[in-house]
Amino acid sequence: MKEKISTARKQEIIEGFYRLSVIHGLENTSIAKIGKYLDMPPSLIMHYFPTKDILISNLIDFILEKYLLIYQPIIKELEVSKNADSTLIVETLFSRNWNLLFDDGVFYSCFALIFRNEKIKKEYRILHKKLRESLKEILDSNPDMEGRDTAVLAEQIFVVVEGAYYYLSMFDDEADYNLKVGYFKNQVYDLLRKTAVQQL
Amino acid sequence: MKEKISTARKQEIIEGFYRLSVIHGLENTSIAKIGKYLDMPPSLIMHYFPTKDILISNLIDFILEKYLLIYQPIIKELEVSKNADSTLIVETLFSRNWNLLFDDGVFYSCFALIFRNEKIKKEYRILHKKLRESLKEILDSNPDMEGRDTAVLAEQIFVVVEGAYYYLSMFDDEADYNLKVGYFKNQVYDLLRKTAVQQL
DNA sequence: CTATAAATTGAACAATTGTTCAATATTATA
DNA sequence: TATAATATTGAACAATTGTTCAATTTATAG
Repeated sequence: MKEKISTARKQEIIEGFYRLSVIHGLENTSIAKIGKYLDMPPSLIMHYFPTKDILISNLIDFILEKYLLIYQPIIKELEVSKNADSTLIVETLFSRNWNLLFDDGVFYSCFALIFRNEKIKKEYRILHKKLRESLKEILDSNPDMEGRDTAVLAEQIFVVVEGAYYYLSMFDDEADYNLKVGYFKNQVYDLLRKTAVQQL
Repeated sequence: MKEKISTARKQEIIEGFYRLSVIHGLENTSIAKIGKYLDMPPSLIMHYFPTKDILISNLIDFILEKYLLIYQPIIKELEVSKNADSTLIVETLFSRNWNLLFDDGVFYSCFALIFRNEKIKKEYRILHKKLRESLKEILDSNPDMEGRDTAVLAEQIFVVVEGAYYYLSMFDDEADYNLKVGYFKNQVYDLLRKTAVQQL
């Protein structure tokens, strides 16, 4: 029971931290502000997260967990039919649902920390490995992929997805956005279509 | 003459800001710290950059300028021979020289600001447009590219490059890095090789 | 040389930063 | 119910934040 209070409070604090970071930016969100927002003294936050670094580290865990939810539409489909087709894969990977799962500003602010924090870098590395492994499994479930090196294919697809997310975040205009996202979807379709011969 | 002192001082301050940001991170670099590092009072910094936002904005200009230097090896080659071949293009785009030009940690910290600052977003957008336009011109100089939509090709190549830079920054191990960068280079070679027929 | 404009200084500011600590309130266990 | 453990509070901390301002030094133009 006590365990639950502790866990719930930690969750509450992390979520508050996240929400304020969305509004004001990660670097402008202080412990005092989180306390005010959640109506609790800063000392209570420090009780559960002894230093701000630890708090940030937990925020990153929180964000990275959300990140993996991207596959849900595909997983759901795989439960019904036995394999996921190219269209579903491409549309899912490029769907803007991803942006709904977490805020890009907070995500990239956290990402920037990998360059000065080995632990955070490792966490990001593990997440990205998971993302690729999951895509490989999904690809392997498709008979069209027989004879293909799906591990490399997953790497190549994801690099387009991640480059696209980075680049497209600069465009607000919907027409611009849609035009460009079309190029990148086609690019991934081409990768999926590539024959085993061409691979050599 | 006075104009020169002012310009030099501004440059000095921006560079100091940049260097300290590389070491301690953008969010941990204060005006006082820059002052101490450059041996000048904070008030002098405020004299040239009335607010910190302006200072950050100038830092971003400074970084984005460096970014464009990526093309120098290709431009040099174009001065001698009449066109740049695929290998030079791919090797230049993926060369680690880019990392020597500016620090990725500072770059992504600045990038994260686009999500809450329209002006910064626009600057990034303009830079990325320039990068693609320059690549298009380089591609157009190559007779092999006749009949190809080099504008779209440039978009597709760059999305791989940018995704790769993002992803590869998580890997310190040289073997890992080289293996993966090989996948992405091949991916770009494939894009360059793609025939006009396949494009449809 | 003088007048003017720009460059530079140092002290001060209120606000906010992350963090500590002892005291109190609440809950679970024996 | 008493005891121990945990949850919560509020006040205080030194250090640092971005910024202001009046005074002084330095350089330039007339």
